[in-house]
Amino acid sequence: MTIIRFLVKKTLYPENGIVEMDTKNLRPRARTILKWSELKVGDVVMVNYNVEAPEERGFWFDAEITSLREISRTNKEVHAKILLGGPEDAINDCRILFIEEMYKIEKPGAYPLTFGDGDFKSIGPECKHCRADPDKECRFCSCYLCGGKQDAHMQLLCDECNMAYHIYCLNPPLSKIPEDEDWYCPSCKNDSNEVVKAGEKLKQSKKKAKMPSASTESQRDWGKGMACVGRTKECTIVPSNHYGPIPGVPVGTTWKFRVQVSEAGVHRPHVGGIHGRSNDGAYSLVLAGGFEDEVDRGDEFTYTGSGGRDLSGNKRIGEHSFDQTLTHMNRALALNCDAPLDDKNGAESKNWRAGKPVRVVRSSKGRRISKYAPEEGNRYDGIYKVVKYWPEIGKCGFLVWRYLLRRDDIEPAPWTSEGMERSKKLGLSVQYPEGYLEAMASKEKKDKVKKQTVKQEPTNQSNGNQKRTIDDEETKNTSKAMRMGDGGKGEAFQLTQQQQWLIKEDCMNQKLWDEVLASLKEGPNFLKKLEQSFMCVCCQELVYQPVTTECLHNVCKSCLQRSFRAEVFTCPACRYDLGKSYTMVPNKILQTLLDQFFPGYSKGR
DNA sequence: CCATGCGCTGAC
DNA sequence: GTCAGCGCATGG
Repeated sequence: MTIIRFLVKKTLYPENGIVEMDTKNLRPRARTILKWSELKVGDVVMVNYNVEAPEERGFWFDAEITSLREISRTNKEVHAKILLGGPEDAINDCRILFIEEMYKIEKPGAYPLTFGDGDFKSIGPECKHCRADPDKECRFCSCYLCGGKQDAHMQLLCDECNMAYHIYCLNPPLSKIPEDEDWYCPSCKNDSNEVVKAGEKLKQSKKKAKMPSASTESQRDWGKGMACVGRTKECTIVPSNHYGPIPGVPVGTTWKFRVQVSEAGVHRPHVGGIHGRSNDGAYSLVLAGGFEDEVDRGDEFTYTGSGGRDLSGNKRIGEHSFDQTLTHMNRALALNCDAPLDDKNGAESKNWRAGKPVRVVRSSKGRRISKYAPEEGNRYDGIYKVVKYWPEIGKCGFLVWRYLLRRDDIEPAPWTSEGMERSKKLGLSVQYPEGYLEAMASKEKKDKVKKQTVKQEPTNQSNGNQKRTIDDEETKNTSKAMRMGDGGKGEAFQLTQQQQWLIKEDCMNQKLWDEVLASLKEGPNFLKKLEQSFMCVCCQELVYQPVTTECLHNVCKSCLQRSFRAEVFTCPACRYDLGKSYTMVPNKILQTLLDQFFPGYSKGR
């Protein structure tokens, strides 16, 4: 934990409540001692309040940073909680907009609290630069890289942040002090080409500058339509390499556009047919009838790998012009098959169910070759396994890799009577992007009006017909939009017997569970509520290896350990004293439940 | 960084 | 109806 202290200029200080300092002039000088990038939420800092004259030294408080927001490259807005006498008194929230200086200090509480009566003499001997103990490392007068104070004549001072750097600690090292007037350290140095001078237009990002739109004069706005939009949401409840169903997404869920399927986490690539990793396996695929010689029998289908197409001219799909290889996504899908990989002849599984699960999405485009494809959009059809794969010469005349997939899912397929009933019960209908239907409806109206005025009037009859069509479509669209509105709720969330039992067993969290279970009937919202209720106050993420404290709060074990290492032995949520020798026992039941509801969330933690 | 891609749209 | 050709996400 970084411990620093602030010297804060003051404009107004009420005895209680919010301390707010309006200070627009936050300057890099604030970085002289400690760099902004080093500030973290949870740091305990020392705040100095200088009441009137800046040269007078004000009151010092311990404060814990509760939030940070970057205002500019060099400025951060800091929210902190002032700790007065102790945890119980940690009542004031202060917003620090201006920080004149900040210093690294030894320990929280090392300086006496002088609330109300500044006794500053007791602060003790100080380094003339950082005012900390002169024998200790000082960021201002010691090398920012090695921390050493020696060789002052070999130190360079950055003209931006004023940090000291040994010329030999730099990468690459300098052999002598440069003769230039200004010197900027590696983190402050800017490429002069990147600087936008007064009167100049903002430069395009490197990536955008390389894009075709930068050089062609096409008037078309590619970003507006659904052809090239980016994601607006991202699925975070499971990692991108997650196998199996996405929690909260039942079989039969249908989206109009591929980008929405990506947002839901069901099939992440916008365009690609297979999502996978070549040395792991495939997680999902889309059946869109890209190959005429594919067979779809619903519970079983053949699929063709990717590649072998000529994509010149910036295309996404193209003519077949060479053989496919068992690499990239094709290799990934082959790895799902429960058989050793064979990139020459293919392979067949002995026990097909033992293969890795693949989420399958059928697109309405597949209708030209399959009667199982949905009428509109892209529908999640459940889990399939790779039974076998083999190379063959396709109708296109080139070698393709072909796969046989077979359904292995307890959720009924959407085309079965059981599945249709379930979709009906869940109120599943095609999902459109937010505002899409409205935009389409108004556009259509405009087009039709235009057409009518251009065509002037045909016969009375056809005029009447056309008008009815507009009305029909409008009512259809609004009703769809309304369904979409409450479509988020859907059917109640179902708990398994085991989950119900485990929840009962987690008696420490009984109150929390009662609250969470109340939103069961809100379907997918249940998971949101669950995530909120079991969020760790320290890392603001779903608790991992949760310790349920005596005061009935849940904190990640690692977060609590971090707090204890900083000698803060209180509950991070309510400051209840847990005691120095508190034993942290992770709540295994809760962990099991969270793993079930959010599979894979603990990966990489 | 570069290569890949079973979408999508407005223009023709 | 057909078709060129775009941004973006993803993996390597």
